[in-house]
Amino acid sequence: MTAVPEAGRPVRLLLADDEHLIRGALAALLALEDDLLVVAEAASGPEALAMARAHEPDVAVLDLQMPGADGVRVATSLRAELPGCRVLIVTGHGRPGHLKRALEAGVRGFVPKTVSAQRLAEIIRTVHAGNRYVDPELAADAISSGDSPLTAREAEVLELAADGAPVVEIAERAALSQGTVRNYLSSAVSKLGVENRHAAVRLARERGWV
Amino acid sequence: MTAVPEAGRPVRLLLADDEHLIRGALAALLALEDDLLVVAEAASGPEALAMARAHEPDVAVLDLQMPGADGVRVATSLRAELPGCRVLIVTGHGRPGHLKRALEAGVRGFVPKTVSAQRLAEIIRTVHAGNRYVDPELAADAISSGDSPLTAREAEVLELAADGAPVVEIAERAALSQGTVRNYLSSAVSKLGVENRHAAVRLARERGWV
DNA sequence: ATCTTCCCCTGACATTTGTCATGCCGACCG
DNA sequence: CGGTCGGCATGACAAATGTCAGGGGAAGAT
Repeated sequence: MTAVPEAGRPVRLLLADDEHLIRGALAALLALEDDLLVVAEAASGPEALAMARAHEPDVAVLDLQMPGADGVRVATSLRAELPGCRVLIVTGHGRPGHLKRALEAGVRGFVPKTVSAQRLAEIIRTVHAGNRYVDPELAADAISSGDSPLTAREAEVLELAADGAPVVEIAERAALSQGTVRNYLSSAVSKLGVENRHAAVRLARERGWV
Repeated sequence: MTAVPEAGRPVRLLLADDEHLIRGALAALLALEDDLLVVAEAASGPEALAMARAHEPDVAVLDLQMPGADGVRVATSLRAELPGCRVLIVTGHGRPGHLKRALEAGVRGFVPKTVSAQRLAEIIRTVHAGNRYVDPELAADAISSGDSPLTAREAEVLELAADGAPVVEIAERAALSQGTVRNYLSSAVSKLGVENRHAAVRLARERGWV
């Protein structure tokens, strides 16, 4: 139950972020901490998985937005393959829904990139010790925005509408009549309290509900 | 005309990025270079301007996406107030149009965050020596996507339509008849070769034309 | 000077989208 | 069991949107 393993073996880290500049800088800063050791780096989701299998790190620090597979998906796979590896997600602009999905995927920590490196190092130790850490502000956002009020079909139709497709196309893809599609869209719009379907799509995206 | 001022006074840098983690890490890495000196940091557009006025750096390294005012806007102000200060823009996901606007604003360098810190240091020296540097891949994107085919009004109307506002509202805000607004929207859609206004907004955003 | 071309602007018409009333089915409760 | 509630689905009607033909004016070409 020691939070900081003073003289023990260091915490082995995997760092995954598609931005070289940031990943490298982060690796350099975390290397300054005596009890932390970066054993692998990755620039994409699949690469992160491969690196994790090869090096079996204690803690995986994953960016939420990566090419190939996002942080949450990687976390899900890791949970199955390497149960001993704790996952910490770092994100630029956190959406409430992402936090929820991340926690469901067994992620132990969730922090925005606005924290300092010093703070991040502390959080890595917290997570490694078996505790959880969620950024208070992101947690508050997630709680205040609550669960999705949308039903399964509403969310499905809204997702198909997300890229501006016309109703006919959505109806075809969902195997529904046009009237039904409009109805779901309308219902989603009123539940979300917005003006039109496009605002609904934006809001649902912000909240991470689609 | 010395590209690397070996024993001269160091290059004075301003670093602006809203993500603490990255800014701090970057500052630490650049500090390792003997000829570079970070004299100021900022987390927002206005703050970056204030810091620049106070410290008069040789080179300003600005993130493109910042609260308050984006990198290009800051660059425009800097050009007027501190003509001696070179501006280098760093961006996560570069849109072609942003590069063009940046160059028009007198920016001397434009690089994605996928470069290494080592490389960034070299580019800072290049820019400080009075030369320009634009990431080859971003430049290729910008050239292949070309100039905006939209007229001034078309772009204006498209921008007002960007957040899903209905035509009536756009017409009011632009002081136009509804028919005219629809016409501009329609023209933009056909010029961009897409299905509907929403796809047009997305494409124009991607290209940095709005 | 006149012609051509492009941009700006408009209203009328057809199409698409949003809203409403309605029916069906399964789940939950008394 | 019968009743009620919420999700799923539909078509009819009203409102918003996209498309079209066309007029006026400024800039550049012949």
